[in-house]
Amino acid sequence: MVKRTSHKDDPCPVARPLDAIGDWWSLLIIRDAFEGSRRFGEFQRSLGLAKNILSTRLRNLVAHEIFTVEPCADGSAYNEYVLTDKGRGLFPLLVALRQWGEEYYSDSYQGTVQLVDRETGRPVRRLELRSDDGRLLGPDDTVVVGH
Amino acid sequence: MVKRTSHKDDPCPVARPLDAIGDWWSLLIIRDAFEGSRRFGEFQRSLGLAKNILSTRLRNLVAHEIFTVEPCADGSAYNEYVLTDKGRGLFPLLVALRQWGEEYYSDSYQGTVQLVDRETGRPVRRLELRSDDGRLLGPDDTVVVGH
DNA sequence: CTCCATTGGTTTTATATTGCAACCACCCTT
DNA sequence: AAGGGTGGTTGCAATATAAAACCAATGGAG
Repeated sequence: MVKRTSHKDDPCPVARPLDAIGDWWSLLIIRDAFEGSRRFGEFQRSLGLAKNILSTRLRNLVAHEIFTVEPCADGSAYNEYVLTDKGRGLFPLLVALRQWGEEYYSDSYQGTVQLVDRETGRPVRRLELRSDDGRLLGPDDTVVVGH
Repeated sequence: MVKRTSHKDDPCPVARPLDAIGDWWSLLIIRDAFEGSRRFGEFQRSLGLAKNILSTRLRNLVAHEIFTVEPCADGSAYNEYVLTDKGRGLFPLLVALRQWGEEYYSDSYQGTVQLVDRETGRPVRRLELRSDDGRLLGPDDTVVVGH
């Protein structure tokens, strides 16, 4: 859908997924899906984007196996878009984006939107990256090898 | 830089950061920065993108306080782009993207590019989201409140 | 069963962004 | 002062995006 020139053949695993989710709307669509949206109209109303764009994005996401199209669960003959395992695998990414956004872009409505543990209702911790022996790791504690 | 219509005023903390990092190149620039790139030319050579695009992106990233422009450390009168705290805060997001990419887009060069613990040289664990009392949480164990 | 609103799109057209290439200014070396 | 590398900016053509109109198939009300 986008004429990618260079970074499709970038061997780095950071670069290749961008073909699937690297645009403005796709992540928001996926976020909505995590919050329960399934139908075309739900996404459209929630996001307020043009229908042709939504159409294109959904097609792309389905092509990348992030969504599957399935007959609507509640009888009606329409379709619904449901996250695949691969799609649900994006959960940490969404959380990372959300936490970063909470930290740096929450003016005034601070804390009004929050990710909480469903069981206890309490806010979750920050995402943690750990070594295989359990130490917490930051940006300077890691290296990329084989690049 | 982009005529954002709707999702700028989306109160969700997932949506607002997209103005800063929601395009194809910005994340790759930031990735390179985490791996040590600092100068205009380094980014350009590494990514192979047009100079005007890189220029625009860097300006945008600086405007969003993800990079600062500083006089080059090694004497030469040029500038270098260095990550701010806010920029380094994107580390988990990059890791999330990388791990997802490793899992779903690694054909053949499986394992050739890896994020490892600098100290031990061993691959890191997957990112973990935990409740405040330490339980591991998945997509279905959390809710967004106040939305 | 007929009308009408809703859903789920596609097509058309205008506008904004992208990417390439050329250009330019500045510093550094010779 | 000539030449090469660095760090950009400025056209211009191609491409993607957005808004709006259009349309076909459903679903519901009477």
